[in-house]
Amino acid sequence: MISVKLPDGSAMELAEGATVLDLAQEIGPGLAKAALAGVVNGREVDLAAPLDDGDEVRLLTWRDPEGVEVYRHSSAHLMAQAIKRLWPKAQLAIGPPIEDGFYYDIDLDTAISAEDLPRIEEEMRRIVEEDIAVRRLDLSREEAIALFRERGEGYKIELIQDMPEDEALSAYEQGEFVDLCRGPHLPSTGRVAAFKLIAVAGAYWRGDSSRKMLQRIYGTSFPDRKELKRHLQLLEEAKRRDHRRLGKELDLFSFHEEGPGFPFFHPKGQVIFNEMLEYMRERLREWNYVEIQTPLILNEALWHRSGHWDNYRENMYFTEIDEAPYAVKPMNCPGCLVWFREGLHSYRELPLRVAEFGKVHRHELSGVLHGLFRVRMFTQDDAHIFCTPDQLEDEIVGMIEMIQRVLGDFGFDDVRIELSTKPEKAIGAQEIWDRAEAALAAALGRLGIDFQLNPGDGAFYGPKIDFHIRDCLRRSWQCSTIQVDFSMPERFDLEYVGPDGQRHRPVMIHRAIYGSLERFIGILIEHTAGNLPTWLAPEQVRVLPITDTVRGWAETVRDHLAAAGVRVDVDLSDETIKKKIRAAELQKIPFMLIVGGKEAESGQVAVRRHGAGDQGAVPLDEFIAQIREEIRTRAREPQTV
RNA sequence: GCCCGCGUAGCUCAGUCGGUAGAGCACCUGCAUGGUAAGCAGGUGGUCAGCAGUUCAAAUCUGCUCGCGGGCUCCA
Repeated sequence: MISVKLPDGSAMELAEGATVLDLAQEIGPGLAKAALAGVVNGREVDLAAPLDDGDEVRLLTWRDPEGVEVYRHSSAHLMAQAIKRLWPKAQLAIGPPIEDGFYYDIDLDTAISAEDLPRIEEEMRRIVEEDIAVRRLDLSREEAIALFRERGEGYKIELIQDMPEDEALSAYEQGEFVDLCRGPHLPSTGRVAAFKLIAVAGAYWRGDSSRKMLQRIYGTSFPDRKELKRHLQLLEEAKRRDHRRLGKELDLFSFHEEGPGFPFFHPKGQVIFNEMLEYMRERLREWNYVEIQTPLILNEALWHRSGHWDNYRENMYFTEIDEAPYAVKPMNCPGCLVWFREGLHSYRELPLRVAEFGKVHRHELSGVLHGLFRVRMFTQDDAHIFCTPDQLEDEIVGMIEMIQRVLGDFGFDDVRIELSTKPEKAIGAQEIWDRAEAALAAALGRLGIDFQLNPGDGAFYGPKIDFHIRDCLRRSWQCSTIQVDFSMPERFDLEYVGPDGQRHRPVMIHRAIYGSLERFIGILIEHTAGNLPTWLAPEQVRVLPITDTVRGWAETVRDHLAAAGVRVDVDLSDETIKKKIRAAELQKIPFMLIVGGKEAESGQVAVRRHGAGDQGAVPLDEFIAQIREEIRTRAREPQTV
């Protein structure tokens, strides 16, 4: 008999030579069925792995992130096996699990198209039905190379040759299929219950654009059909909420051949943009910022000095004025610095918080453009803070509070925060880095904020804090960022006069909250499915007269609302009330005011709330008071009037 | 930029084997004055993304260009 330790601290007696699966069975048949793999003494292993006396064992199921990975990884193998059956000449590259699924990169001279996916799925189902046992092969380096050479898998040989000499190698075999793999894997192909192939795409071998382009097939898998179906519905929902589609349907913005990647904001989209600016300017006043505006085009010499020429040239647009070279700004900071250097600054001015809604142009590769999410011109709600090293921590605290306030006001409550520290290649003295990193961490600590540490992930010029918001579809977006910068103050020789009368170098912080207004609008549209809160809605109220005879009252209602600062329109078309309502609902207008004879006589409006239906009639004044309050407080959720 | 796919009316899409373009919605006009998600009828609207080629004939076949979509890389 042997004894193994379980995560809850208890021990379990097992027969000599028992496996992880035996242990699961011993605990209960339900667990044995749910178990996907195990962790023994901190190492992930197959269910078939034998246990030794004293081992610490944990079982992995779908509830463990590692379990999900094993499941998806085995799904990738399943797909690869099917592809090899259909196209024996296909060479396998890599096939890892990813968030929400898996992919496999293959090299094949015939192109696989989306129409081929059902065929591959069919073959996968066949392999699942065959329920082929999956076997682990522990190999020496030579054995592994010989095996994959024999099988003509050149990419696998390259992978092996790039691994450290002493690396233990293993492969997994299921029937005629063998793949180089660290594992662990599900015990048999029959364990993959529900899967779906999603897309085909191109991907470079090892992500290197100078290497060969491979064919990547994306899929996903789940332990049962219901969960798969739910996931596919989520994908459908995402498509329905796509901001590019809603932007067109709601007439917010557009893109044109005349300027790929350069968004055109329509009158309705511009309303959202302006509301966001106004909202942010209120916050700037609250947090004691000043606002400036610097030119879009500046002399190239500035960009040499800032380092953008050396580090960012590929993404910049250049032009010429009076035979001198100029560049279109890809960032706002150098312009801000030109201003800062104009005069002499006293320590009494610090911290100096300078905001700029700056339009920046960046040359992005044509293939990466994507609606408002990835454009070539966008507006940053940028700010640069000049302070002393001593003020750093307080400044960071203030910024974090400001960012949380803003994100919360827009309905993003699920915010993940990451702190990235000094990378290998960095400028500035170690002590100043230590001090800045400590200030960032201390600020987060003071606010009691949980954060993820990304060692070595900072910018070369300083450490940073990034904010990732999660939308209602559980997708994560990086918007807000706080970056400490040691580079710019040096390059531009920034100074302030201290209490000692000597000149000192200030610390500079870059920060953005929306990040890009354009992108934030895109995220907001998808997060709300186009149902913007009233304060942001381009058209807040539409008055719908039932007949021509009440046209006069409808126009009076319109005029009163407009006078109260509400964005309102009246539908005077020759249509039935049903159709006017339908049109207004499709435009996702928060309030419809239906007026007929009854309302005209009593000075009332019949309120219909978008998505919520008839709310009953109220006197016009009462409605105006309520909607003004909803707008003034920037209420996130629809308030029933 | 690279790989794969796509581009027909303002929008969503049909168009067979190559024979010269169609629907619904929207818009305009008329009728209907309608009480909470599409009233009826008629009408306008197209260089079939662009250029070139093959052909008696090209939306359809071929090539190139532009744009879009899905990815790769990078980031706001």
